[in-house]
Amino acid sequence: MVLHLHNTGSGRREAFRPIDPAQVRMYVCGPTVYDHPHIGNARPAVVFDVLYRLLKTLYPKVTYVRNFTDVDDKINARAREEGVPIAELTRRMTQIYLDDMSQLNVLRPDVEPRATAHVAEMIALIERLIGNGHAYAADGHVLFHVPSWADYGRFARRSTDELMAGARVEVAPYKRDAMDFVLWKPSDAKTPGWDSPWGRGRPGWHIECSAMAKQYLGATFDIHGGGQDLIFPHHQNEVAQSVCAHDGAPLANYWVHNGFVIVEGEKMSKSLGNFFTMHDLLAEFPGEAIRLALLQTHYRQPLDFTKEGLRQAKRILDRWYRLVGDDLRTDDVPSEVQAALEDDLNTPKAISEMHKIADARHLEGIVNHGSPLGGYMLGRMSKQDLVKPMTSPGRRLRAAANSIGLLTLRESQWFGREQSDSLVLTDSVAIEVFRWVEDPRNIEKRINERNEARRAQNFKLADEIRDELATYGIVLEDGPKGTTWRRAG
RNA sequence: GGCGCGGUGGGAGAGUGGCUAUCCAGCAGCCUGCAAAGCUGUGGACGCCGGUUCGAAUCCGGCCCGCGCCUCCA
Repeated sequence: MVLHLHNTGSGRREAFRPIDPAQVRMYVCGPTVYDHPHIGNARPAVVFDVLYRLLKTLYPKVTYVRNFTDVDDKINARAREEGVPIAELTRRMTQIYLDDMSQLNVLRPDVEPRATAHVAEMIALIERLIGNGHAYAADGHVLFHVPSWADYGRFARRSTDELMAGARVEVAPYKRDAMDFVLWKPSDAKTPGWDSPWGRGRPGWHIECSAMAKQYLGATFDIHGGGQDLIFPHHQNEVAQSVCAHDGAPLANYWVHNGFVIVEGEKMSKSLGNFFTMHDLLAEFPGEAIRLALLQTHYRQPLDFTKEGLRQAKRILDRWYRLVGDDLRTDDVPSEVQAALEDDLNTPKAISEMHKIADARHLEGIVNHGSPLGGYMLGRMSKQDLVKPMTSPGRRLRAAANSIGLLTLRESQWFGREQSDSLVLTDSVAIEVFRWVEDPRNIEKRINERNEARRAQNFKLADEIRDELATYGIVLEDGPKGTTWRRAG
């Protein structure tokens, strides 16, 4: 099995062939840091994180670049509203984004360039485009001249005629052609700006990605990713700028775009107000549950987001954690899981394979003490599993889940049985109770008292103790091996 | 209007021309002081109409519906 990806550039599923197998290079459009990230921002971060992890298993070196857009008119507007300096707003939102993504087990890319640190490169790129006749300065602006490039529109599968027909904004007088788009625009005294050959100004939206991709990955690299809504105009314009600036060299060989998160059939977006911020969701659900919910839908499909979906994801992880326990060791990634991922990142299929592995985990003890034959006979295992030396299914499950960034904790961590060291309490009324509950020793002591009561057939007292703990969010489970507990949530 | 995506059982969600997807929920049992967890079994689907085929949810044609992009947006 070779990695296959659906390439937006061709509209087809293609075998992935890197330019240089010794170093795979990927660029993903990152967030504009002006607000808290929402679940729709998290989706590409998680999707391309899975791709990044997968590429790392296949190639010795992967260079993953994801930018921060920290110069943008939305940022300017927000900073004005809040009355804070722009740099402070972008610094704060960048940190929040990184913190939220980290809770989703999103690995840090190798390079996370900020647009404002690359203005010189953008200016150089713009000068090149002016020099070779693809851009022109007018009235303090610099514009890319769309008719100068015959292939414009091909990437997004739009003819320039259609684009003309669809143009309904009034055309700025300094534009030579209605489709021309801004590379550089003037800034007034109150707006962030940089000195340039065209006066003090700031970059247009698309040029930063062209400049940063070139700097860190070269004129042509392997994979360019982002959300579907970026195909036009953002990526089309990136392609135009980069190709024209680099003597016709293609920008990226494979374009990968994730689908939207939708709520009740409609696209989740700030303008509709139907979005969930990561901040709110993470207060209610573990990051891994959110990550699993995002990966249960194939990345190119629209993802219908609901809290019920999150609750289901949480339950799945509860069960899996019960199976893998506190043993963090893993095996090789099971072949069926790896194959699903290599098939255009089919994470829902990979997850269904994990369910099958989880089933086999039970059979290990139940059917015939670890012989894989029983599992095979019951149809729970593939023939491939049968010929492989049988190792612990718990480790196989952990390996499988780890490959997409799940099941990274110990069971006792997941269920909150370990002492929390990060708890900061300020409410003086509740603080005693919280302190008591936070210490697992107190809970275990109470469980022992309950079990004594149970032995004495005093079920009334036993149930009282269980109810008492339940009010603190502690769930007890009497199993064959004794009583275990976990924190609900 | 142009371009693109999608319509699968109560819900979520994969997929191959013929072989149980998977998970949740449901139902019937087992286990259990009770509960939870776990285990076993089980019903239920492929938007509509044609066509190709021995056989199509899967291929082709038409239709209906939903969504997205074309303007800042992951």
